[in-house]
Amino acid sequence: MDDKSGTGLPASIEAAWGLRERPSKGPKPGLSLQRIVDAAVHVADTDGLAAVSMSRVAADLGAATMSLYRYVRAKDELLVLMVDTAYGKAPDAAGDDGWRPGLRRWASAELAGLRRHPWVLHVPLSGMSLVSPNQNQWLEEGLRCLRDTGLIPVEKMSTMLLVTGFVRSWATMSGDINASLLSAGTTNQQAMSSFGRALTKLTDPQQFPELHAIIAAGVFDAEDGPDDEYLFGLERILDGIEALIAKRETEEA
Amino acid sequence: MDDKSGTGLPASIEAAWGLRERPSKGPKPGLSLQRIVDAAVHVADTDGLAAVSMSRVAADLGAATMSLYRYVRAKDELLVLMVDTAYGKAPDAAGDDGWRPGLRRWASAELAGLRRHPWVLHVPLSGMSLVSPNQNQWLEEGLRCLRDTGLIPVEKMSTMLLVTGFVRSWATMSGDINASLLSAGTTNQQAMSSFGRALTKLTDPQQFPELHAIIAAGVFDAEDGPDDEYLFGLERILDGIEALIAKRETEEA
DNA sequence: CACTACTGCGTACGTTATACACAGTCCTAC
DNA sequence: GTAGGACTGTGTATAACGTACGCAGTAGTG
Repeated sequence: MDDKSGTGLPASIEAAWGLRERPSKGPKPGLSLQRIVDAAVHVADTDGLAAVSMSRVAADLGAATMSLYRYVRAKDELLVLMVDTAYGKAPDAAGDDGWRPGLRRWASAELAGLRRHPWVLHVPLSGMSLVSPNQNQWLEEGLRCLRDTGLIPVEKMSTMLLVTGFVRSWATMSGDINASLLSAGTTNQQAMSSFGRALTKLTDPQQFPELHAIIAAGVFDAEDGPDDEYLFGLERILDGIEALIAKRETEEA
Repeated sequence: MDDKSGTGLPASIEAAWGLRERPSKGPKPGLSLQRIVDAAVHVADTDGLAAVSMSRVAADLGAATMSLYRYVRAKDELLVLMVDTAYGKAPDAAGDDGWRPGLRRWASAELAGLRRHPWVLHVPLSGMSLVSPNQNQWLEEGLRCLRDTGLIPVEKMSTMLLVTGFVRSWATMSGDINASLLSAGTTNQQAMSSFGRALTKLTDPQQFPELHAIIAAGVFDAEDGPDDEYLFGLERILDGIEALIAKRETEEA
């Protein structure tokens, strides 16, 4: 039970970490975990997450469906690994210009990645999602940005959760609205987005006064600067963190 | 195209908003949309989201599988409605003690709901998720908390996105860790959570110095005060918002 | 009374993940 | 070398799923 590699994790995840190289006994493998995951990512990028089935991925590799199960115990594992390679190598976010520009770079790198692979946001996350190598390298890089702040460990962790949570929320919401705009046929940039228009019809101004004011202000018409709202929310978070760091510094003094 | 009820939304969603009552022509309906959704929620609450299949829900209602499709065009719609009833009536968060206690109440009400219905976090969200009635009432209530702040509309919207994104992120992460603890057999409250233990084995201290420091500090041992981290992150967000509100006030003066 | 819109439901189909068994391959131990 | 065994790829089979389709019965409307 206290094995050297006894992480309790599936073999494919350990393989992704570089542990557990394949044994050299049997025939030369024609496939590899990385090729399978890459093929699956390609399917998701081109045809969406729903198109990622074991048979489709296998077909794209010229292999049989069941061959994949030599490398992956179940589809969940494949999804976890897909997300991990979609995140890719962590960015060089931490610089010598302070934690705030660093986290800014970190967040915008994550947003860029989610733009490139929108399906990541729709992968149902399981317990294993938290222990994939690239995502932990992203986490490490984010924590590096916070190194010279006086935050205590749990606060650093909470901060990263805060930032990534915001980026993912925003990417999800803006991505969904954009997708529903596209599928609605309207070429976008219309007088009012289909989302706002539907909401206008559904909500009673007396019962939803605040929401109505928001819509009337044209929040959903958007398309001014696509990322203005994102930048704004992010700066708010960073302000909150900055206040905390300042407090910690005065405490230390 | 400019119909009075032409929201472009599925009929079941419009029905959930109270529009489109069922016609009085044919035989008396033995089922109802609400009964179906309630049954589905009950299945999810007791046996998990994976157990929610059309046949299972129908069986629990003593009906045939295909009967459900008289009330719902596809399973996606059922899921959207399930989430909506899981959220339930919006809380009375906005009080006369200021926006900050209001948002605090709002957030903790959402967290409580997500604790009661953890499967909500695993429902793949689609475009329709954004236009369900209860969730928009929650949004309205949150916006009401911000009424007397000087924030402009887009900032209010971003603020709510910030808060709900954080609550959902935190609920997801803490829920996942808890679930993986339970499934690992360890009765919890052990020396080190299985998550931290796995990470310790997987990460090279030289390559992941910050992460290692976090784990060593016992962040994942947790179980001190279960919600300490949550409260902490939330106050950080509120601090950031407070800074913005203060700035807006000095601008107005 | 016919008409018609509607409800409930049985059947059928295509797709999915995956358990299992089998055949071929290549390293290892003798 | 040769026997053994571990490993690979794969075909078949199964159970479950979402859902399209069509039919039978029902209740209001003309």
